[in-house]
Amino acid sequence: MAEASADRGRTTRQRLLAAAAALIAEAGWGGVSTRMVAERAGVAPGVVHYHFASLPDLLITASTEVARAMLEEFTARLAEQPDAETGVEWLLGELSRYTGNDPASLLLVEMYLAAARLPELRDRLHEIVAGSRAKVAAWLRDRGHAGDADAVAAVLVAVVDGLMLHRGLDPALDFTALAGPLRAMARTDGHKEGSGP
Amino acid sequence: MAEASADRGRTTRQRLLAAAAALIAEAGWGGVSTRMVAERAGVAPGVVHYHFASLPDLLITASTEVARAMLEEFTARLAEQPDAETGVEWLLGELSRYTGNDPASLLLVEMYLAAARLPELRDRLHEIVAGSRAKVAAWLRDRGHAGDADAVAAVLVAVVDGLMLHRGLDPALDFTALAGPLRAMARTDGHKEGSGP
DNA sequence: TATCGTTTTGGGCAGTCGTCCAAGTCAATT
DNA sequence: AATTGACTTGGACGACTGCCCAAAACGATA
Repeated sequence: MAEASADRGRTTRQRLLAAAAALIAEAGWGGVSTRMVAERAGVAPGVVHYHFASLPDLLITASTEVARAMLEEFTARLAEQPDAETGVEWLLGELSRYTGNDPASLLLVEMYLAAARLPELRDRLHEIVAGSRAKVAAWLRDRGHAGDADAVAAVLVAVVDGLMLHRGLDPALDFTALAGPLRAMARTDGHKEGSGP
Repeated sequence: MAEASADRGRTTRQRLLAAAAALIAEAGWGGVSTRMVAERAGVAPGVVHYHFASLPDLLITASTEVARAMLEEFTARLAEQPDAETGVEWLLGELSRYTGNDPASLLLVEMYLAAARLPELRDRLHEIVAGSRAKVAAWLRDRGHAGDADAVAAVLVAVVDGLMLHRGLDPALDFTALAGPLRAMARTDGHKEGSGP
C-alpha cells in the first residue's frame, strides 16, 4: 500500500532535517523559519508541518541527530589514542580544525543556548554530553590514569567547549600552545589528590 | 539650555539598557523586541529608536556594558587570592553560585553566540575576554607560577566558560569535585614544560 | 479504469516584527 | 508670553512569522 509514497516521504523528511541543521548554524536557532527550511530543502512551505509537529520539533530533532553523530565519532576516535598525553595532543590538534565559526561549532553552541529555554532539547543534549564525558573517563581509566578520572574528564570536555567558544572570538588562538597545562592535568599520576576530602 | 530634558533622556537611556540586558537573558538575543524593551522600561515603543540607532545597537551596548563590569569585578577579586591553588579553589566556589540558567550566565552565553554573527559585538567581547585572560596570567606570574602562565590562563578561562555551559545542562554538576585536576594544572611548578615544543 | 492512502501544493489567517514620523509634552531661555 | 530644543508619544508601514487546510498529484492496489 503506497510503498513508493512512503519512500518519497522519508527522503523529504531527511532533506528537511539536513536543511534545518545547516540553517541553524547559518542563521541561528531563532533565525530559522519554516519557509527558509522548505526552500533550502526544495519543497513547498507547508510540507514542514506535515512531517513535523512544529518548528521547534524539527529543529530539536535535526540538531540532536547531528550532535550525537559528531560527538560519538569524536569520542570513538579519542578512545583509539594509546595514552592520556598523546590523547590530549590529538584532542588539541583535532580541535584546531574548528574555527569557531564553522557550521559544526556554531550548531553546537546554538544548541547549548537554545537548551536553556527548551527542556526537551536540554535533556537530549545533556544525555549526549554526559555520554561523552563517561567515555572519556573510561578511556582515562583504561590507560591507567591514577587520579580522579571523572573529574579530569569533566574538565577536559569543558575545556573543549570553552575553547570552541573562545575560538569564535579569536581565530588566532593557538590550541597547541595549551598542550603543556592540559598534559599536566591529564597525567596526574604522581599526586595525592583523588576526588575530595 | 534644556538641562532637565537632557537628564530625563539620560535616565531613560539607562532604563532601556537595563531592560535590554535583563531581556536578553530571559528571552534570548533573538527573542528581544523593541516593544518588549520599551514596555519593560516603562516608555513608549518608539523611544528605542530615539536613543539607539537600531535594536542590535541597543543590545550590543547593553550586553557589553554588563559583561565588562562582571568580568572586571571577577578578575579583580581573583587577583586578591594569595596563591594559585587557593585561587582555583575560590574560582570554583564562586562559579558554583551560577546555576547556568541564571541571568548572568545566560547573558554571557547569549553574547558568545550572537558574537558569531555580529562583528562589532565579537570585537568588543574579544577585547573583554582577552583582558580577563591577561589579568589571570599576570596574577599567576605574580604568584610565582613557573610554567607558561599564558597557556594556563587561557585554559582556566576556557574551563570557566565551558563549565558554565555544562552547568546549564546539568545543575547537579559539582564544581568543587574538579579542584584536583585544576590545581594540578595551576601549580605546574615541578615540570619542564614551558610554551613551545 | 476507478479507488485508495500518502504526500505535496500554495495560498490564507492572525499576529509580531523593526523602523519611521508627525504631533505632542515640558523645562529652560529669550 | 513666546520661542527654543530635547525628549516622548502612539500609530502607521510593509515585511515576515508559525501554523493551517482545501485541493491537487501520484504510485499502488483492486
